Amino acid sequence: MRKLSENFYQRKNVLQVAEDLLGKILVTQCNTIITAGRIVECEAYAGVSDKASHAAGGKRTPRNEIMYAPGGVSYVYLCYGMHHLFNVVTNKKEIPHAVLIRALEPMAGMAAMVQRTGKKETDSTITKGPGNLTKALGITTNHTAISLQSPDLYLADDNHHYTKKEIGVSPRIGIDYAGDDALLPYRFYIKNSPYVSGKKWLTK
DNA sequence: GAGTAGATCCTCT
DNA sequence: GAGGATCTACTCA
Repeated sequence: MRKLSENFYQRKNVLQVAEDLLGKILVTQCNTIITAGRIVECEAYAGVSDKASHAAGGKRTPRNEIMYAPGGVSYVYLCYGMHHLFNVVTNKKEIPHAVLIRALEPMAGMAAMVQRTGKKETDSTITKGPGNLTKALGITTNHTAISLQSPDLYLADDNHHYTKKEIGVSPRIGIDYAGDDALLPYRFYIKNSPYVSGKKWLTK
Protein backbone atom coordinates (compact mmCIF):
# COMPACT_ATOMS: atom_id res chain seq x y z
CA MET A 1 0.00 0.00 0.00
CA ARG A 2 1.49 3.35 -0.98
CA LYS A 3 0.43 6.96 -0.60
CA LEU A 4 -0.86 8.69 -3.70
CA SER A 5 1.76 11.09 -5.05
CA GLU A 6 1.27 14.77 -5.78
CA ASN A 7 1.32 13.91 -9.46
CA PHE A 8 -1.91 11.99 -8.97
CA TYR A 9 -3.69 15.05 -7.59
CA GLN A 10 -2.17 17.63 -9.89
CA ARG A 11 -3.50 16.21 -13.12
CA LYS A 12 -5.59 18.65 -15.15
CA ASN A 13 -8.76 16.63 -15.50
CA VAL A 14 -10.57 16.76 -12.16
CA LEU A 15 -13.18 14.32 -13.46
CA GLN A 16 -10.47 11.77 -14.14
CA VAL A 17 -9.00 12.29 -10.67
CA ALA A 18 -12.43 11.86 -9.10
CA GLU A 19 -13.06 8.64 -10.98
CA ASP A 20 -9.59 7.34 -10.10
CA LEU A 21 -10.19 8.06 -6.42
CA LEU A 22 -12.85 5.36 -6.33
CA GLY A 23 -11.29 2.30 -4.71
CA LYS A 24 -8.51 4.30 -3.08
CA ILE A 25 -8.14 4.28 0.69
CA LEU A 26 -8.59 7.28 2.96
CA VAL A 27 -6.56 6.99 6.15
CA THR A 28 -6.63 9.21 9.22
CA GLN A 29 -4.61 8.97 12.36
CA CYS A 30 -5.27 11.00 15.45
CA ASN A 31 -3.99 10.19 18.91
CA THR A 32 -2.47 6.95 17.57
CA ILE A 33 -5.92 5.72 16.51
CA ILE A 34 -5.96 4.77 12.85
CA THR A 35 -9.18 4.70 10.88
CA ALA A 36 -9.41 3.92 7.18
CA GLY A 37 -11.95 3.27 4.47
CA ARG A 38 -12.15 2.64 0.75
CA ILE A 39 -13.69 5.47 -1.27
CA VAL A 40 -16.92 4.39 -2.95
CA GLU A 41 -18.43 7.76 -3.81
CA CYS A 42 -17.10 11.21 -4.69
CA GLU A 43 -17.94 14.34 -6.66
CA ALA A 44 -15.83 16.66 -8.78
CA TYR A 45 -15.95 20.44 -8.42
CA ALA A 46 -14.46 22.11 -11.45
CA GLY A 47 -13.32 25.46 -10.16
CA VAL A 48 -14.25 28.86 -11.52
CA SER A 49 -16.59 27.65 -14.25
CA ASP A 50 -18.61 25.48 -11.87
CA LYS A 51 -21.40 27.32 -10.10
CA ALA A 52 -21.63 24.60 -7.46
CA SER A 53 -18.04 25.14 -6.40
CA HIS A 54 -17.04 27.47 -3.61
CA ALA A 55 -14.63 28.98 -6.12
CA ALA A 56 -17.33 29.67 -8.72
CA GLY A 57 -16.55 32.65 -10.88
CA GLY A 58 -13.10 32.98 -9.37
CA LYS A 59 -14.47 33.79 -5.96
CA ARG A 60 -11.70 33.87 -3.43
CA THR A 61 -12.21 34.08 0.32
CA PRO A 62 -10.17 33.14 3.37
CA ARG A 63 -12.20 29.93 3.59
CA ASN A 64 -11.65 28.64 0.06
CA GLU A 65 -8.15 30.05 -0.40
CA ILE A 66 -6.73 26.55 0.00
CA MET A 67 -8.50 25.47 -3.18
CA TYR A 68 -6.06 27.65 -5.12
CA ALA A 69 -3.09 25.75 -3.72
CA PRO A 70 -1.36 23.02 -5.75
CA GLY A 71 -3.22 19.69 -5.71
CA GLY A 72 -2.62 17.25 -2.90
CA VAL A 73 -3.91 19.12 0.13
CA SER A 74 -7.12 18.80 2.08
CA TYR A 75 -10.02 21.25 2.20
CA VAL A 76 -12.40 20.71 5.09
CA TYR A 77 -15.23 23.04 5.95
CA LEU A 78 -18.34 23.13 8.06
CA CYS A 79 -21.72 22.91 6.37
CA TYR A 80 -25.16 23.55 7.86
CA GLY A 81 -23.48 24.32 11.14
CA MET A 82 -22.89 20.69 12.00
CA HIS A 83 -21.32 18.66 9.22
CA HIS A 84 -17.67 18.70 8.23
CA LEU A 85 -17.11 17.97 4.54
CA PHE A 86 -13.80 16.60 3.29
CA ASN A 87 -12.39 17.60 -0.09
CA VAL A 88 -9.19 16.84 -1.93
CA VAL A 89 -7.69 19.79 -3.78
CA THR A 90 -6.55 18.91 -7.30
CA ASN A 91 -4.83 20.47 -10.31
CA LYS A 92 -2.09 23.10 -10.30
CA LYS A 93 -1.61 26.20 -8.20
CA GLU A 94 -4.23 28.92 -8.89
CA ILE A 95 -6.67 26.40 -10.38
CA PRO A 96 -9.29 25.74 -7.67
CA HIS A 97 -10.44 22.26 -8.55
CA ALA A 98 -11.48 19.80 -5.84
CA VAL A 99 -13.06 16.43 -5.25
CA LEU A 100 -15.58 15.94 -2.46
CA ILE A 101 -15.36 12.54 -0.80
CA ARG A 102 -18.92 11.45 -0.09
CA ALA A 103 -18.78 7.87 1.13
CA LEU A 104 -16.40 5.16 2.30
CA GLU A 105 -16.44 1.47 2.92
CA PRO A 106 -14.91 1.02 6.42
CA MET A 107 -11.68 -0.97 6.50
CA ALA A 108 -9.90 -0.23 9.79
CA GLY A 109 -10.66 1.32 13.15
CA MET A 110 -14.34 0.40 13.21
CA ALA A 111 -14.42 0.53 17.00
CA ALA A 112 -13.23 4.15 16.94
CA MET A 113 -15.79 5.00 14.26
CA VAL A 114 -18.59 3.57 16.33
CA GLN A 115 -17.42 5.52 19.34
CA ARG A 116 -17.10 8.82 17.43
CA THR A 117 -20.47 8.56 15.79
CA GLY A 118 -22.25 7.40 18.92
CA LYS A 119 -23.68 4.37 17.18
CA LYS A 120 -24.09 1.02 18.87
CA GLU A 121 -22.40 -1.00 16.13
CA THR A 122 -20.91 -0.75 12.66
CA ASP A 123 -23.60 -0.59 10.02
CA SER A 124 -23.85 0.62 6.44
CA THR A 125 -24.69 4.17 7.52
CA ILE A 126 -21.55 4.80 9.53
CA THR A 127 -19.53 6.24 6.63
CA LYS A 128 -22.41 6.83 4.20
CA GLY A 129 -22.59 10.50 3.21
CA PRO A 130 -20.02 13.28 3.50
CA GLY A 131 -21.13 14.41 6.95
CA ASN A 132 -21.03 10.92 8.37
CA LEU A 133 -17.67 9.86 7.02
CA THR A 134 -15.83 12.85 8.44
CA LYS A 135 -17.40 12.19 11.80
CA ALA A 136 -16.43 8.51 11.69
CA LEU A 137 -12.84 9.30 10.71
CA GLY A 138 -12.50 12.18 13.15
CA ILE A 139 -11.97 14.78 10.42
CA THR A 140 -12.72 18.36 11.45
CA THR A 141 -11.90 21.83 10.17
CA ASN A 142 -8.60 21.43 12.03
CA HIS A 143 -7.60 19.16 9.16
CA THR A 144 -8.10 21.75 6.45
CA ALA A 145 -5.09 22.97 4.44
CA ILE A 146 -2.81 20.11 5.42
CA SER A 147 -0.82 18.02 2.97
CA LEU A 148 -2.11 14.60 2.00
CA GLN A 149 1.44 13.34 2.40
CA SER A 150 1.14 13.88 6.14
CA PRO A 151 0.97 10.80 8.40
CA ASP A 152 -2.25 12.05 10.02
CA LEU A 153 -4.33 12.24 6.87
CA TYR A 154 -3.59 10.72 3.50
CA LEU A 155 -4.90 8.66 0.61
CA ALA A 156 -3.38 5.35 -0.39
CA ASP A 157 -3.54 2.83 -3.19
CA ASP A 158 -3.55 -0.91 -2.55
CA ASN A 159 -3.97 -1.83 -6.21
CA HIS A 160 -7.65 -2.48 -5.85
CA HIS A 161 -9.41 -1.52 -9.06
CA TYR A 162 -13.05 -1.29 -9.88
CA THR A 163 -14.10 -2.07 -13.40
CA LYS A 164 -16.00 0.37 -15.60
CA LYS A 165 -19.07 -1.77 -15.11
CA GLU A 166 -19.00 -1.24 -11.36
CA ILE A 167 -18.68 2.54 -11.59
CA GLY A 168 -21.78 4.67 -11.90
CA VAL A 169 -22.03 8.34 -12.92
CA SER A 170 -24.78 10.79 -12.01
CA PRO A 171 -25.52 14.44 -11.28
CA ARG A 172 -24.26 15.74 -7.96
CA ILE A 173 -26.33 15.82 -4.81
CA GLY A 174 -27.56 18.71 -2.72
CA ILE A 175 -26.55 21.58 -4.97
CA ASP A 176 -29.86 22.66 -6.46
CA TYR A 177 -28.84 26.28 -6.01
CA ALA A 178 -26.23 25.86 -8.79
CA GLY A 179 -28.77 26.04 -11.63
CA ASP A 180 -27.76 24.21 -14.80
CA ASP A 181 -24.48 23.08 -13.28
CA ALA A 182 -26.42 20.98 -10.78
CA LEU A 183 -27.19 18.66 -13.68
CA LEU A 184 -23.59 17.97 -14.65
CA PRO A 185 -22.63 14.27 -14.34
CA TYR A 186 -19.80 14.93 -11.91
CA ARG A 187 -20.66 12.32 -9.29
CA PHE A 188 -18.92 8.94 -9.35
CA TYR A 189 -19.91 5.97 -7.24
CA ILE A 190 -19.65 2.22 -6.94
CA LYS A 191 -22.86 0.55 -8.02
CA ASN A 192 -24.34 -1.84 -5.48
CA SER A 193 -22.20 -0.56 -2.62
CA PRO A 194 -24.35 -0.32 0.51
CA TYR A 195 -22.22 2.63 1.66
CA VAL A 196 -23.12 4.94 -1.21
CA SER A 197 -25.33 7.81 -0.10
CA GLY A 198 -28.36 9.29 -1.80
CA LYS A 199 -30.04 5.97 -2.33
CA LYS A 200 -31.90 3.73 0.00
CA TRP A 201 -30.14 0.54 -1.03
CA LEU A 202 -30.34 -1.09 2.34
CA THR A 203 -30.73 0.97 5.41
CA LYS A 204 -31.57 -1.85 7.74
C1' DG B 1 -42.26 4.05 1.97
C1' DA B 2 -42.27 9.03 0.96
C1' DG B 3 -42.12 13.68 2.16
C1' DT B 4 -40.94 17.43 5.38
C1' DA B 5 -39.02 20.00 9.08
C1' DG B 6 -35.61 20.95 12.49
C1' DA B 7 -30.98 21.08 14.23
C1' DT B 8 -27.17 24.63 14.50
C1' DC B 9 -23.07 27.82 13.43
C1' DC B 10 -19.53 29.51 10.47
C1' DT B 11 -18.82 32.43 6.55
C1' DC B 12 -19.66 36.01 3.42
C1' DT B 13 -22.47 40.22 2.05
C1' DG C 1 -28.40 38.85 8.75
C1' DA C 2 -28.98 35.12 5.52
C1' DG C 3 -27.97 30.80 3.93
C1' DG C 4 -25.48 26.47 3.10
C1' DA C 5 -21.57 20.48 -1.30
C1' DT C 6 -26.36 17.38 5.30
C1' DC C 7 -28.58 14.05 8.30
C1' DT C 8 -32.13 12.28 11.09
C1' DA C 9 -36.51 11.71 12.97
C1' DC C 10 -41.02 12.19 12.61
C1' DT C 11 -45.48 12.42 10.27
C1' DC C 12 -48.77 10.67 7.12
C1' DA C 13 -50.51 7.30 4.06
